[in-house]
Amino acid sequence: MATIGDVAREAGVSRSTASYALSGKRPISEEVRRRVLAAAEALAYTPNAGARALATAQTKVLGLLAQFHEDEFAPAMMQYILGVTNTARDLGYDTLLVTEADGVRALRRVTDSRMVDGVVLMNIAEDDARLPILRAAPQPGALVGLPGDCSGLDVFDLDFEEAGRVMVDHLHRLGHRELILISQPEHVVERGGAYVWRLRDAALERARTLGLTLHAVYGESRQPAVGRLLHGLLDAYPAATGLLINNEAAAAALPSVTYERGLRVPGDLSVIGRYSAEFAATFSLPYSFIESAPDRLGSMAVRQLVRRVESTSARKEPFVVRFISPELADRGSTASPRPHTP
Amino acid sequence: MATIGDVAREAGVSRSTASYALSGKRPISEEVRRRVLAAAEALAYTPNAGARALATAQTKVLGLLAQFHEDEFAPAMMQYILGVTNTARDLGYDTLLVTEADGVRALRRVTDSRMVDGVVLMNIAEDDARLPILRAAPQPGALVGLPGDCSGLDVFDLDFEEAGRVMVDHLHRLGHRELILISQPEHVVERGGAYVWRLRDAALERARTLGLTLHAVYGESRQPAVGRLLHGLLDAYPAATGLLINNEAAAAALPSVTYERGLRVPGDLSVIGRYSAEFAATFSLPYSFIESAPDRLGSMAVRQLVRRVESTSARKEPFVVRFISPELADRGSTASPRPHTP
DNA sequence: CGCGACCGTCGAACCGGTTCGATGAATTCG
DNA sequence: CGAATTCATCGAACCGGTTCGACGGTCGCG
Repeated sequence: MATIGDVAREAGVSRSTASYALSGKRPISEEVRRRVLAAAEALAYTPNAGARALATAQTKVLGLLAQFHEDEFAPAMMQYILGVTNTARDLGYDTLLVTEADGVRALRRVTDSRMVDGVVLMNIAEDDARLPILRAAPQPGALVGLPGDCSGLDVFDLDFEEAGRVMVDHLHRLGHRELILISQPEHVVERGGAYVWRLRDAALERARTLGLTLHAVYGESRQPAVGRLLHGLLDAYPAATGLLINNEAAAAALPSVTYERGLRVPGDLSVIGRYSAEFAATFSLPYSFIESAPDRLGSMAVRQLVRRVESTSARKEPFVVRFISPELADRGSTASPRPHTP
Repeated sequence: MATIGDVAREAGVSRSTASYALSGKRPISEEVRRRVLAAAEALAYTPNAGARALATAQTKVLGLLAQFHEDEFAPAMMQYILGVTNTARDLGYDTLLVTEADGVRALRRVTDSRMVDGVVLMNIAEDDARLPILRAAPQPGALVGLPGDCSGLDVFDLDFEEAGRVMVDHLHRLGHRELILISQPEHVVERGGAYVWRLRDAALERARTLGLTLHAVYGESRQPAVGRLLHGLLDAYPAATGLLINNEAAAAALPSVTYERGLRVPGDLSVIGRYSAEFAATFSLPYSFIESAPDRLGSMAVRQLVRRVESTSARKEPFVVRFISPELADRGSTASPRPHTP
């Protein structure tokens, strides 16, 4: 492969002149610039990434640390990842995807060795062991997901508390008095997945304020367990007229459950979900839902991260915690409840 | 951050001695080795990846090039990616995930700049424009998916032709005489997704040999179009007793379609799918299916790639085209057809 | 006792870029 | 017409590792 020395020789100039001609960081005569560019073209010159990283202390690579747990819904992660990689590329960065189970070790490795200019962390736990490492690292970091302590980092997440309130308010306004909320499995909470109880607690709180009954349960992440659970809930709370779903697997399983029970949506049961538009489209879920916007979140995190990476002044700005406000996409799956339950 | 110079000074030796003590590439006295290791520990020394890449011409990073098209089933890709990243890490490599739409440019960039030691290509088209670039690149490459011309590259794929034959044979053995095969959408084929017609043609061929009727149609990738299509097919071919599905979205939509039509599986209709076990579990698909083993394919590709990267002798071995042979996971969704169609 | 072999360590060069200060030629001004 | 200024280019140093050849000290052997 051609080096900048080869280009310089071909153009009949020194290495430094070739470098300046290519970067434009110093004035170079039109004549020489043309010769250098022609030589670079002819030799198919591409700068060596390692050498450039060494000289400039910049790799033009971002780290994306994701963790995949047994009982989570892995396909949903794909959209976050695409949001990150596509936005990064638009801004001139490549993405190192690290899925190592030991997130702390992985983060240490990529930051200490200076493989990346910045890091996006996903699957944030309430008390995430990676955060102290990231705060101490020389590279800036951004989180997709809200931890207990946001200090020293930029944080992006859906406003899950508001999402819980929006769901409850919406059904309250329609006249519902008894609701069921099905969340992610309890394992997710135990691992520190705070978004689960953020939505749940806010929904419970709002239900209490409004004088509604809300049965909040943890779900399952797989069929057929989640289908059985749904049947069980509808048996256990026959007076409930509204169902709130913060659990992709449950949302995907619901259509066959209502079908089997002969329930009409929204006639017999009003339903609101929380998932991405992409997920809704792929499985043609017929429910009104709160859009979780994974691609937007990934994209926002990268934009802010790159700002900090590229500007010393931006690096001194105060850290942000930015919530996407939940938007209810109305698919007509909610209505006023029947006067009497049969 | 500490450099190897800092470590050397702390240990009271030269930089080269420190390097040899850490790498073990030359004999070093026990005493000095201890001092160097202690110094490295104390200073939390981690080699600078860029500097090492420059010196050794090795980055310990693999490129993973994937392309995401509108009408493909994106979530399925996640499992291939995890197969690659996890195996790569086990072998000491990180993974650069590139999802750029312009695959040719992306591949040129990562290989020319020497960001990666090797490349895994996914979503291989019959006549893939990236292949000539990869063949000419200094790094070895591996494909997940079968192109028209495999020369100069290691190729890994499910044996889709055998899969088509296995499906047909299985139902033929049970006594079926008229089958429907629903494939991926036609766009996938037009883009060069050869696996679609590889399965389809082999199935048609085998059906002809056995004297069966096989209605082969291209499907849709989304609801509700795919649900309508399924209804339409069952209306159009009322005598068909077996359904073969090479289309994730169709498989996911089928349960509600059979439910709505009051069809029993396998009593009224025998069904065989082709998807991953993970997909089957997530959506609790009750059908016998041919396991497409995305994680195994990704893993195999990486292992072979790393072999070539790390050994000059391996680099001279002939290239391999390795097929995973289709395994039918029996979920009891096939049976002998009813004597008469009603 | 002296010579060669061997072992452990060091200095210097190299990988391929970027960047700083210096240099020489052309231009401007008094 | 000579001094001051400007402009384009060059040489050298540097980033942080690895690696080769050389060197000095110990040891074994004749």
